Amino acid sequence: MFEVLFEHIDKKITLTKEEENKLTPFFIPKKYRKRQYVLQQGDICKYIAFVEKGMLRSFQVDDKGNEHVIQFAPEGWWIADNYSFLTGSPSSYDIDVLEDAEVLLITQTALEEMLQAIPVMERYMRILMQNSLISMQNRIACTLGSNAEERYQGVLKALPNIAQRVPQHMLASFLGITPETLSRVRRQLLKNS
Amino acid sequence: MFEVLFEHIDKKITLTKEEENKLTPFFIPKKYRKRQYVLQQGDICKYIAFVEKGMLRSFQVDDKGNEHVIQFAPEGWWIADNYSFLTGSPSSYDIDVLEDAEVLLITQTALEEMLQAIPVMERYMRILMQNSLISMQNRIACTLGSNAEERYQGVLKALPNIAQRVPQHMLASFLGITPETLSRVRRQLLKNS
DNA sequence: CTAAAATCTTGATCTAAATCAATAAATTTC
DNA sequence: GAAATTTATTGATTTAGATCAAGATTTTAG
Repeated sequence: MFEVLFEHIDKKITLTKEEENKLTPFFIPKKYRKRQYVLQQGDICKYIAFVEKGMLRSFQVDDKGNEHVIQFAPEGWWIADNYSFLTGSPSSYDIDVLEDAEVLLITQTALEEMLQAIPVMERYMRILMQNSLISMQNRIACTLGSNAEERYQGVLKALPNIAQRVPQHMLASFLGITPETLSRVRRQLLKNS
Repeated sequence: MFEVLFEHIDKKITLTKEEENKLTPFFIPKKYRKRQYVLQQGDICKYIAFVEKGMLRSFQVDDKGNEHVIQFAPEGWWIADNYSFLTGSPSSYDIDVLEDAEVLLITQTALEEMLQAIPVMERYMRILMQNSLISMQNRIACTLGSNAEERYQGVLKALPNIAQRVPQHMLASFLGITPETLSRVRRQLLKNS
């Protein structure tokens, strides 16, 4: 159950076998079924989730009822409403399951204890945040400087098989365009190749 | 010179007087004049900068020569091209000075040494990254779900005096709209109040 | 296996914001 | 303090992408 997490950690820092063993009890392994909610708007985000298998997604529902996909989290990704998790305020996002998933949950308290018990994990968390930051910054730069087609090509590079794994209208939402526009962009790209 | 930085750190963690003293030598204090470049596209970002005074900004120039403002960094903010800084690859951003500034620079190596010497700073850096991440995520959510006017109102809340401190066309660029559109949005808002 | 629900495509029309253009105001520079 | 440069405003026109609408295809559930 912890294979993907250990692999992920191992890319950034080195844990001794002992530290690895100390690590696991802080997490709650959990299985989720497709379409299940993991977090609902208004709830407090009690966990950060690491996806071992399957796919989750966070999104925001606006006043007109439109969904805006914030993040896709396939295996090897972390997902949460960081703001709610950190401040304990009600979440403005929803998180749900796109493909049956196995995740590792960790609470605020367990995280703090874990960082106390295994200080090198502070470093892992820092690097993690740093990397997320970079990809967010990149996404913002794309939104500012690129049109629908360029943004679509961009996401295909970042998440190569995402178009096969999520419904097109969710990908459209993630890109900040309508499903119709994405459909037209794809037709156009197919024609030119 | 370190007042603002210490204040900023103190909001997140506690440093002993001894740790504070150990901290300062890792930084290079530097003054910059308005319009000066701090980083140019293609250069490697050797420093993360903490702004003690004044204002910096990062932006990207696209193929058509249009500037896209990624971040404004007034006093109390960190700024860098994190990707270039971390990977050592050439930067795709520029950073320049909007108001005469005093900044504290820290190199990759000095940062690593600092984190070794004062381990609690790992925590500070992690929290820092986490907070940036939250505001970036929030910005993305705004870009996806809000129109020009709502986004303008949003940035006024986040950076209350930004409209007084930076030229309107830069604020427009930050919002992902043209200066003309921002001018019209502002006229509209004035009329309705 | 079939009905219902969800997803995708395509066309017609509309609209928020971009672009183009010209002038005005403010700021910087020498 | 006058000229040059930068910044902001306003109007006319265009356009990328949204919205509306209807049918086709695929997936899901009983």
